Amino acid sequence: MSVALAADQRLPIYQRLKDALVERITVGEWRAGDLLPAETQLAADYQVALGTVRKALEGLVGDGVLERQQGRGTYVRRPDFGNALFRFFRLTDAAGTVVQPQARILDRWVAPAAGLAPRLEIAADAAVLHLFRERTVNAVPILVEEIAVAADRFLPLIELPADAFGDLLYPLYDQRCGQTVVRARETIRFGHATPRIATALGCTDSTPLAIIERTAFGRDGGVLEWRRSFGPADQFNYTIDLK
Amino acid sequence: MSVALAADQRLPIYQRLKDALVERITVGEWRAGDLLPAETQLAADYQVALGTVRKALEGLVGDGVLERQQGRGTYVRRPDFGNALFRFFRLTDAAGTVVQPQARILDRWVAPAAGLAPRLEIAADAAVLHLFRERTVNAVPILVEEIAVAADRFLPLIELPADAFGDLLYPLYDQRCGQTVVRARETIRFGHATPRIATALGCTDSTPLAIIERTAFGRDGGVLEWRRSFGPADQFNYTIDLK
DNA sequence: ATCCTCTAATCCTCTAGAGGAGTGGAGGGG
DNA sequence: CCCCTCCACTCCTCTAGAGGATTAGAGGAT
Repeated sequence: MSVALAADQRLPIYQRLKDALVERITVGEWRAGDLLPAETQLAADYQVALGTVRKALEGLVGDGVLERQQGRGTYVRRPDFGNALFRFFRLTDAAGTVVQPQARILDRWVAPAAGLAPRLEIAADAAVLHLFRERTVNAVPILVEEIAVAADRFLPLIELPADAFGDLLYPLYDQRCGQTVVRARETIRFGHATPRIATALGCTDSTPLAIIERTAFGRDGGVLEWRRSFGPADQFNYTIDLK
Repeated sequence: MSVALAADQRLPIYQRLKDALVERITVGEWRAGDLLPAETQLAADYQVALGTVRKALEGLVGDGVLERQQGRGTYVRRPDFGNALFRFFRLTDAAGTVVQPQARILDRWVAPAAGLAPRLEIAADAAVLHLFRERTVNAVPILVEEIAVAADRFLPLIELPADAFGDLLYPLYDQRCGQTVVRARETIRFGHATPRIATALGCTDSTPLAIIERTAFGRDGGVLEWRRSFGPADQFNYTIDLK
């Protein structure tokens, strides 16, 4: 196979090659976990030197898009958002082992975006799928979440049985809807419960809460999901490394 | 000048070169902001190919140790912890512009490490310099901090006049004591004020607080400083990008 | 069935060098 | 004095290729 590097001729070749490879991943030609052609093959395909291919591939490794392993090959990285959110709460049992929380969909509906339009970067009259979800450990609710996604991108989720959602949403987005979350931005603050949140959490309106707002972005940089999570502040515990 | 790459012969040359360069920075031969020799010069000094030097230098750029600029040279990066902590609080005035908070030393004393020994990675009977510090905006206290450092590494600070500390400690550490903070780990949680904290913040004991514990590390990976900051929870507001 | 050796494929390390592009200062013209 | 051109120096891009390390699988020996 032979491929031409289009794009802006003023950009360096390795940059255009990076863009070309990301594009092929974005359109789904290669999916998470897939093996890319060998670097020698890519060099031949794109008619560039091996060193240039390596520079592009190493750049994509640095960007978190690819993984390379000597003797095996170059793979599309599987984004691991597993339980990133739960770094924020103490989820160890009495023995000190980490506990995987369970998820349950409490409510689900579709409505116009309205006030959520700017957060999801869609039109105000576009349909939005809302999920109201609780997360429990040993049947004790520790977090409730309001989740909003553009309905047209997540059509399969509207009809999916509530008990088929599983504990993690991002693998579901990936498998059922072809939408891969690669980046997210979170804002943390402290506040108080609304009656609805208090009921779901089994606490009072005056209980202090940690509130986490998350915007999740897809491979193309667009917003995939917006969610707001509420949990008891006294269980909040978050560690981060700076620089 | 000609230099030999000692270290474990089994490691790749570029890795040993990285180690050698970091070592020369650690011992103070090059300080923050200093210009390194040109890559051609380094290649001649260490008797390796230019590409190998570049791989080492690019690695150190990735590690945040160096900065390179085409046409200028390679420089030791100036760590910019400026007001990293203040990402955690809303510090914009009514007009929306960012406000630089002022710092004031409220108290200072030296005592044996005791319970702080493990946090500072020093002996229990080693001397620790304690600082009790407030940070204000428009004379309103928004944060108080308990700071602890190993006294023997920060001798100049024991006698320094309290009004000579300035608003930022890390540049002071660097300039007065030759200790450079390059990395930090923070843990955020929710709690309530002790009487002493409440007095300093001008609030009551029951006021909800955001508590930030920070351990700051030096170039050699050792602990330089441990601090705990307290601020009103209702002003807490923190944004982070994930992966 | 298990273990071993061999082999092909892959990425990693390292070398060598040509040409390009950005920076900053020296020197000259106005 | 100011502006411009030129130039030395720097890092950046790209090429070309040799040899090594690691992996996974095929095939044979036990």
